[in-house]
Amino acid sequence: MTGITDDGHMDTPDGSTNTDPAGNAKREQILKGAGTIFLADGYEGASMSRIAQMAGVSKGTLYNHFDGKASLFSAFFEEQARCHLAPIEALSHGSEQSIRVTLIRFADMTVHLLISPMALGLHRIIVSEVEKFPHLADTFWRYGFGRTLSNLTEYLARSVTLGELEIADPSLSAEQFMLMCQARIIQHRRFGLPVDDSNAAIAEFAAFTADSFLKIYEPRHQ
Amino acid sequence: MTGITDDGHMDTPDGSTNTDPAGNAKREQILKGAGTIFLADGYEGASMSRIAQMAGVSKGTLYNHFDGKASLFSAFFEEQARCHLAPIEALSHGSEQSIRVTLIRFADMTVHLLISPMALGLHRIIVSEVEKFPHLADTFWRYGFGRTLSNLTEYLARSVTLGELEIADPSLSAEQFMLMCQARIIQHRRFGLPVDDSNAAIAEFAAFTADSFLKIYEPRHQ
Amino acid sequence: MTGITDDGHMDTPDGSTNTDPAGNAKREQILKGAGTIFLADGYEGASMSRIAQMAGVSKGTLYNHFDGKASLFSAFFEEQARCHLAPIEALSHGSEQSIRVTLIRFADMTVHLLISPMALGLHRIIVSEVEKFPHLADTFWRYGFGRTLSNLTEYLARSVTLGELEIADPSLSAEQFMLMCQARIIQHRRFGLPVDDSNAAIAEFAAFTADSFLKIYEPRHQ
Amino acid sequence: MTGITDDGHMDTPDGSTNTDPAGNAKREQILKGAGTIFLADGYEGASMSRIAQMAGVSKGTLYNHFDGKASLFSAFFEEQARCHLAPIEALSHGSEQSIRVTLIRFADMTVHLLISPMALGLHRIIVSEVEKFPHLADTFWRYGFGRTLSNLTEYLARSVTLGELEIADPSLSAEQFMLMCQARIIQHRRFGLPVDDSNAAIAEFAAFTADSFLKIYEPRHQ
DNA sequence: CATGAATGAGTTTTCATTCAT
DNA sequence: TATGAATGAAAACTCATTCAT
Repeated sequence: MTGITDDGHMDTPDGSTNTDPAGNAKREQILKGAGTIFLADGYEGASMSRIAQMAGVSKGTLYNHFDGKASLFSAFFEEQARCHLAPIEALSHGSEQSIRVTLIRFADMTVHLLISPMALGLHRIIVSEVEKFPHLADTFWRYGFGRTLSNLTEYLARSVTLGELEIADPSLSAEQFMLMCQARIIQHRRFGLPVDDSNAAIAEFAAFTADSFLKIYEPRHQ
Repeated sequence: MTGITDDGHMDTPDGSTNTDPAGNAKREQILKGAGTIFLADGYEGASMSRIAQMAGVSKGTLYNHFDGKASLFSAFFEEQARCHLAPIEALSHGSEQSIRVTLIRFADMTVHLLISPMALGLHRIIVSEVEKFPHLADTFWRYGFGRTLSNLTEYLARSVTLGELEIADPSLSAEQFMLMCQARIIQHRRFGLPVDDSNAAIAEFAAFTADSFLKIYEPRHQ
Repeated sequence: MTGITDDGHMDTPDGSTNTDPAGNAKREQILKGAGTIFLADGYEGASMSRIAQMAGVSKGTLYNHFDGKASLFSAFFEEQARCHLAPIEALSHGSEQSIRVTLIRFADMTVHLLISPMALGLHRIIVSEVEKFPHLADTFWRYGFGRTLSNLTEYLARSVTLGELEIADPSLSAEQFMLMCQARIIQHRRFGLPVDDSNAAIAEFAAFTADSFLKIYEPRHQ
Repeated sequence: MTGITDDGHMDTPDGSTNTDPAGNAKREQILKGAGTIFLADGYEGASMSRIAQMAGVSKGTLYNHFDGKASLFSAFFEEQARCHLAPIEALSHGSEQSIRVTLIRFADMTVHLLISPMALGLHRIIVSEVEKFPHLADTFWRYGFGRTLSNLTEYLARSVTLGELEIADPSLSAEQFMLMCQARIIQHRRFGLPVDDSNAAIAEFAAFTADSFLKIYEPRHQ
């Protein structure tokens, strides 16, 4: 509906020796410049001229590598989502760490990740362009939020199995926890409002959030 | 550098029947058309020509009533925020309703409000344009989120005074509750992802959220 | 050819008691505002809105008193030419003053007149708009330069009759003298170049010019 | 605030046959069209659309070659001043030609130059736009009037040295002579007034002007 | 006669896209 | 494949003029 024609890349999935390096180098160079502009100005506000200038290539080259502005935008978003929305994984288990420590670490990492300029920019772009580019949400979910959610859901489910938590719908609770992490600091940053985002403040907030969550789901020892 | 010059609207401080109705009628007509376009296309994507066309006036008339695109955008946002982000108030107290029922009602109203097309559109606009129009966040906070937050904070504080809840920082917990309300349904709708937003689903989610919150802050009777 | 339709004014040439005073007052008020704008911005650069604003009347009133921008411009120029390009007259004769003193006075007055902001502005307007409004030159010549030239020509002719000067073509020599007066100071001011236009500098230049002229045309006593 | 950014033109420092010719050809083509319009309508009266049409290029192309209307105007003026206001030089000396013949030739050339449509147009433009584009006067002075004035001043100074003229301030007298050349014919043409500008009339006027000048400054043999 | 809202053709300028080199 | 000049549609905004009140 929006005329997006994502140009396949996927050239040489194996390491065969062809011209890929050069071609991909230009491609990466363009995507890097496009990212700078798109994140700063949004989709509509970005101009192909400035992208070309920022990437250090001619305008024609843009159209040799991508089908147009929409296609370039999609490719940029795909790349950024893949690289910069790496899910928060490695939720260890067992005797190594208590659930509380794990959740605090998770909350802390989430806040740190989501207040990074890149994440704030991507969030802004998804929210503002999702109607024009519906697949943005899919990409975002696939690479970022969805995967993190899966990991957390799985962790909570295991905890339930181990009898450490009492959760009826781990997926819903996981989502709930991730939203709780976005109170105050992330929320304010997304709206451009001032807030204390020092490491100490984040750590304190992470502990508060994890403790709140545990109060909901920890078995109450009579 | 936003160059916003909000032109006052002078709604006949005295009750005299002067030319205001006509003037305000055109103004409202323009704002209505502008709203349609801005919500659909965002600030950058909207064009003054299409706004004029949608409002049924000439381009010149737009500029007779507003100083320019930015000014029209600000006026539109201010108006919509005032009308459509009315805070959720009237959190009753005392013997009338239990805290649980009150919080469920609050959550239910919040979800219903925030999945309305207007609220989704305004949210999209704030997030995407807050860097270019910093006062959007102020307006949004003043008319909408901030006031609701105040009301909820006050309600929680009173509940603490009455001994019904144990909350160290009512403002933080209020924010936490409002974020918890945004899990699942609102979150998915904002990202254009499919989700069950039937009244029944919302009611169930509201109860789940209120109960979660109470588990955190209800005094535990030994 | 330019669609100038000069609206007659000339209302009540005698002093009959009608509504003229009020009507003429508005007319003068408009012309005053128009003058400010036209002199500052030129014909094309001036806007009817700013003229109305400057004159303190509505735009509609402009069109009640004048047929349009071109007509208003013509009326403004006519008025200014009549009032501000008053010719340099009163070139006395006989035993009262020597020719040298008379010419010096003439040169001094010419320089002072032509470096006034009004005269510089009118000169600029004539030169730039004479192709679009051919009658500007006529008006200018009729009220200003032409009359002054006539006076000077007549003065020179009388001097020739009295045997004080030897001039074959007094009209040509009058024009020559007037041009000589425009060297240096006026010339520089018209081009926006810096120049000393103090009274002393003007007086010195006037004497230099008059003396030069006399060297051309004074009878050489063998 | 003129915002003029003159783009250099790089005429192939080496003699290689590259794409410059084409680039410069377009540039010249645009400047030619712009000149036609600017000279006819002035700066404010000219529209970029008509310039593009006259030059036979698209509006976009105008902006590929020049930064905007002001920049195009400046480039046009610079070029025309350089090409069409070439100073009157080669004032020979010595036994070759008498001063009288030299001055007559100078006056004749001056009149012929200054009544050319191009010179009249440039003069009109300088006078009307010098407030908006102060550098016009500098350019005009540098390429045209100023250089001619220097040449004439130098010539007069040498004549003084040779004892052929008696001039206290050669620069001032040179300016005086140039103004004397502008009486009658040039003056009338600038104001759109009818005048005999045949070669014969110009020749006669040149002789008259030179003779007048010499009467001022020639040593009077007792 | 004065007003000022409404108009629509006009302005300068930008931009995604194409294409010959 | 890389370039960048050329394009024309569309952007934001202005302006002289009209007309109902």
